[in-house]
Amino acid sequence: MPELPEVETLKAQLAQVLPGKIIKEIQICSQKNWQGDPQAASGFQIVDVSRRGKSLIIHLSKLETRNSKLSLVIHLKMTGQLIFEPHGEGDPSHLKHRLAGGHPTADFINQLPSKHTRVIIYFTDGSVLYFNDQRKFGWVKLIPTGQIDQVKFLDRLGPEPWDFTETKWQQIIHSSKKPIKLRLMDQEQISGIGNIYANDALWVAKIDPRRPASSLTPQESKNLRQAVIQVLEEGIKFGGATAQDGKYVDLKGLGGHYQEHFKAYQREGQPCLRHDGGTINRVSLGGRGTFWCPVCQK
DNA sequence: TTAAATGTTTAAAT
DNA sequence: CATTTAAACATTTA
Repeated sequence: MPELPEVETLKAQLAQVLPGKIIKEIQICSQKNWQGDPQAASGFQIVDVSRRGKSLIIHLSKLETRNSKLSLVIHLKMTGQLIFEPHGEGDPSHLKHRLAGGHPTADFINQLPSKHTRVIIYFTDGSVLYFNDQRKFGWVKLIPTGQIDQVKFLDRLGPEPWDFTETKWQQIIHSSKKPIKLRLMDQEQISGIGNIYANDALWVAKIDPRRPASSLTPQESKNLRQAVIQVLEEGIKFGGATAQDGKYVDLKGLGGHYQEHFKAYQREGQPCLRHDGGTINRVSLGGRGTFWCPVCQK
C-alpha cells in the first residue's frame, strides 16, 4: 500500500521499538511472500531500521558468529501491513498498544495472526512482528547485508526525490515522451513516488498529468520538483495516508492523516481546492486512477 | 455484476 | 534494440 511517506512513517515508528530485540524464530505462513532461510535469523539482534524508496530494511547482527550481518528487506506493495505487538507490562518499549502501519484493515485491531498473516517474527522477550498482506503482492527477503545492493528491485531504484541536482532532474524529466505522471512514478528514475503523491504533486505544480514529460518547460520541471518534495514532506508530516474514512485510524491513534489533505487524488467530481470553477476529472493512465483540475492544470 | 484499490513484474505490441 | 502498453499477480470493497 504505501508510498514513500507511509514507509518513512512506519520506519520511524519501528525504529523506536525494534532495535535491541532478538529474533527467537521466524514463522513463514506463505512461502510465496518469503525469500531466504528463516532459521538463519535466529539469535540475531535488530540494529536499526531504514528505508529505500518504498521498501523497508531491518538490519540484524549477531556478535556470536563473528559479528555477521543480515537484513530483512520488506516491500508492502498495495495491501501489505506490519503490526508490532508488544508483549505487555514488562516490554521495554513501553507501548500500551500494538503499533500498526500499511494498508488499513480490520487486522489492525483484530486478533493476530489472521488469515492474511504471511510472516511472523517472534522475539525473545515475547513481542511479535506480523507481516500481513491480503493481496499477497508484497514480500520479505532475508539476505546477507553485504548483498543488499544486489537485491532485485533495490538494484534498479532511482535516487530519492530530494537527492537530485537540478541538471539531473531536468534530464530525467525531458528524456521521455511518456505522460509526466507515469515518469514521476517510474521507480527506476525516481524512487518513492506512487499514485497519491504523483497526482497531488502535479496539482500543486499546475501541470496536466497527461502531458508528455518532454513537453514540460525547464521552469515547469523545476516547479514540479518543488511540488514533489512539498507533498512528500507534507505526507511525512501527517504520518502518511492510511484510510479514507478513519475507520481504523482513530481507535488507538494508529495511522496517519494525509488522506484528509488530498489535493487531487480521489477527489473526482469535487470542486478544485483552488476554487477556480474547475471540477476534478478522472481518467486512467497506465491503469491507475489519475485526477486533475482541467482549469488550473495545463 | 463491474470497477477500482497507496505497486511492481513480465509479456506483448510498437 | 528501445520504448510503451497491457496484463498479471490475489483479494476485498464500493
